[in-house]
Amino acid sequence: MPNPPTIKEIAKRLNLAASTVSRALHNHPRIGLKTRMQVQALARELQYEPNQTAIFFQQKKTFTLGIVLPELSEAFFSAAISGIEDTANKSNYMVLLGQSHDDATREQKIVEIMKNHRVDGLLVSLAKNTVHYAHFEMLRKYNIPVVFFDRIPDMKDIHYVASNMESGTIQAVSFLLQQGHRVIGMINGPEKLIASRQRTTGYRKAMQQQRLKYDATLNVHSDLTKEGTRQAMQQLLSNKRKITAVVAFNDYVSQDAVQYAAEQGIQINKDICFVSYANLPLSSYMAYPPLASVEQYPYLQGQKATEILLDLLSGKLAPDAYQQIVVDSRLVIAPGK
Amino acid sequence: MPNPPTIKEIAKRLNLAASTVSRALHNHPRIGLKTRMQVQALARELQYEPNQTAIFFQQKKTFTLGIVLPELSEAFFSAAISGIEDTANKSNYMVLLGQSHDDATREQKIVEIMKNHRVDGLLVSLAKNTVHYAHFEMLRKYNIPVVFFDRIPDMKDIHYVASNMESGTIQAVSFLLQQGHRVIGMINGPEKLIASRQRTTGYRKAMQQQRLKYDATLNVHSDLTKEGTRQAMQQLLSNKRKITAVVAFNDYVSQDAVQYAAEQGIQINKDICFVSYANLPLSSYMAYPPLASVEQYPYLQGQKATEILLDLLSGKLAPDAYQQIVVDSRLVIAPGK
DNA sequence: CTGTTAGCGCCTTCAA
DNA sequence: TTGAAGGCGCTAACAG
Repeated sequence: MPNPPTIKEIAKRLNLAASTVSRALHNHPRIGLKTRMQVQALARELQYEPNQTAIFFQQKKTFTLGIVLPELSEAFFSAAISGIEDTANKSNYMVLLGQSHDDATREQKIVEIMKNHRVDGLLVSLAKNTVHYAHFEMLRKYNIPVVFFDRIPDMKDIHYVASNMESGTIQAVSFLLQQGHRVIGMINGPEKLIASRQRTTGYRKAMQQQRLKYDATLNVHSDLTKEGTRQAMQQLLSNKRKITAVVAFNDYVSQDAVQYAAEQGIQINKDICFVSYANLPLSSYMAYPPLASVEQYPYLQGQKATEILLDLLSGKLAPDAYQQIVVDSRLVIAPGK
Repeated sequence: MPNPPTIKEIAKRLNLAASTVSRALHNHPRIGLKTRMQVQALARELQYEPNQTAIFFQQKKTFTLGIVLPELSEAFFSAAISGIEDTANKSNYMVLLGQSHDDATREQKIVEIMKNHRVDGLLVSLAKNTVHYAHFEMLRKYNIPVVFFDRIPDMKDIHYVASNMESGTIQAVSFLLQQGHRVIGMINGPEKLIASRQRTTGYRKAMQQQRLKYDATLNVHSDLTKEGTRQAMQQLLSNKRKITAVVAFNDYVSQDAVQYAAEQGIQINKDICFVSYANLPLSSYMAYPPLASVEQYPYLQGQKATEILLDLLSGKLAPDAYQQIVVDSRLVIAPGK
């Protein structure tokens, strides 16, 4: 019930100045050994704990990182946040969470609030429909550094960590080619997404490497809804050429496509093989786990993004030394395939 | 680059006292209309934003709730946190995150740090191996209220929200009995868990209701590892009586048991039906989705726990008016079953 | 080595 | 209706 002990309280009891106590507590070099001891002993006795809010205020620093991301229920993000949290904690930072639920307006509000809470820095993965970046630009004025990860804006002069879908896609398509597949369908995402374009490029390059012709009609787009994916799969199935393999935008898309194909009487992994991008956990429990899967290393991405942010905060990195890290995605072949 | 504008700054420019500006900004009643306007206009112009850290310090309140939970990658918790965040945000609270990764020591540290960050209150779901609650007891001294959810401690005088597994279990077993099953196995969790005991009780009661005898040898325990579950399933299969249905502790356990059974040549959902507790997303993509599943309403639990905490903080609820909310779990039958 | 002073930005008395 | 003063807890600059 009595108010928590303060530095002043300790000072009074010991007939010292508050500043002396402060110094003693911080093991300041030029403080007498015995005063230091006295102070620390009394502090322990009173269970003194510095009032962080006072320190935050005074130091203009809150040791808090804001995290803005679309959805924690997506496995990718819940893995990423562990990378973030673990890294932040190591440097004594805490983590303030805000989910945009893929809503640009909400994202904007969260950023605003976090700015007001005076977070030291921000880690952001964009909402699906974010097209204006003013709320991020504004943070420069407040000297709040931002590092984007995974879903990054189409802007110059930013820090980011993202995975390059190209490398994984090349590997995936090459893997299929090597298995003898020649007509490979791709269910891609919305055309404007960078990640979709990377997949397309990867697909082309893999074909080129084998001096095969790239057939644009085999690269179809889904809006990532179940229905959109089913239509995309339908489109592939009605192609003049008979596909024997599909590279799907992600595991959800893959599963929807698989379901549709199965309904059409197609033998999964026999008539048509599926390869996908890993974002579902427990694929070992799935009815038709993909043959192989492109891993995006979410934990690592979270970790790297946080390291950059911390370096920015500690001054180890200049604000305009823009870090743009690309984590190569990599094909992981399902065990036994 | 110029420091963010302060109340003082505005005051100086307008030849007013800081206190007047403060009042004008807050629409204090007895402030002249035109001064109010002037102040607000200039504030807008300078893009004045109150310095929250100063306010936190001065008001001894941070509008921040700490959340301590085991693992966001568990679907239950990522759903729960959305309930928490949404509810908190509605009352202008932010959310500070800490994952214990099911490590009691880490949990303790997180609580300590959150206390120092002066969170206004705490929402906690315990680590698996937490047995001492001293770090929570201590919070009373600091007047930081705690509401536990889902994984709650075995203590008197706490606030909590948890689901009662009993009701759902009764429904699950009754459902199976109704379908004609007479020898029903249960793969339960560690015996000391409250949730395990509730399942046992539910099982018993459902049998009693039909004047059937409860057979303890059909209620086996898994330590929740894959291996433990396989052993448990093995134990059930070697029971003298031939089981035709299994109630599994959760979806993970269910899937492991299913895998093991399938390996033994058992026809899933034909020789043996499985019923489980919902914590896996996308069960529609699973090879053998459970026939029915006990829903635990994680979003709702998060929401209710947060409402209690907010009421505690607003004084609407007395600290010692211990809220102990039980959210009844409910059997959800898979579509078409 | 230690004390004094001052100030971070805001709000809340108490006075005028 | 407004101003002046004081203080939240801590640190840092400047004195001794």
